[in-house]
Amino acid sequence: MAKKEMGSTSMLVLALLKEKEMYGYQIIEELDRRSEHVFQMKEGTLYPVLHGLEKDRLIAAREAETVKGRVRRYYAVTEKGLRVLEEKKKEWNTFSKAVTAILAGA
Amino acid sequence: MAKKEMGSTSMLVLALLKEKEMYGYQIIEELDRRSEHVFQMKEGTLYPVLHGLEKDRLIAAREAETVKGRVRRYYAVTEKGLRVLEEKKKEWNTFSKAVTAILAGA
DNA sequence: TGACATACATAGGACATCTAGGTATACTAT
DNA sequence: ATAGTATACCTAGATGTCCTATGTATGTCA
Repeated sequence: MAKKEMGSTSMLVLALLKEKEMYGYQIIEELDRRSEHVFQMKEGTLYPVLHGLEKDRLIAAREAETVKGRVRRYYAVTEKGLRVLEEKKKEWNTFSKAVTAILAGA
Repeated sequence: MAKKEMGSTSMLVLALLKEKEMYGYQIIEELDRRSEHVFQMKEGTLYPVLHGLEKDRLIAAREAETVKGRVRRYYAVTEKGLRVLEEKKKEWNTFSKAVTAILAGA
């Protein structure tokens, strides 16, 4: 309706990864914690999103092993990802202000 | 991700109709105007939404003829529609606050 | 041993929205 | 007159986002 009606998931993921690199499961936990349980992202949502962002070179992966042999894929934002994040933040601000304007009358 | 990732379209339509009854084409114009051209809803989006809201009894239609014989379908919010609007507004506030919280770190 | 948390992944479906068309009347400029 | 634009409604089919459901595998705790 606006540009693409806000695929907010990827924006949120990029925002988290801007702070520090994280692995998938951790992203889900952080989103839940920081949003005070509003965002309970499903694994079936997140992992395909991560794969898409990686394919578009907005994030980059690195594999790391824990002490006990478990493998994790850590993701970090790329330069391109940071630029896209800035765009998405602007779009979000525009979008949410417009919604607020409409709701003000109701 | 939250409940249903905000079907914001129907919320906006209900919000407009709370003020006064409107016909489809008018809703598109009002959304464009009040959002300062952020929401340029397509007819292919709006009309199915209106039919869905009517089917769910959140809005009710009345047909009216203009002086020159053109027929318009005017929609008004029902009591049920007002209740749903209140819910959706609450969800929107929760959602947008959570997004803001995540973006604050970036 | 069985339940639960961690950590990754994919297939199939639901749902919202868009693109792209169609119908019909009224107004405006050529 | 007629072509183009605005008004006003509508639907079919495609796309994209997200969810449900499921699978694999390891670690921890009762």
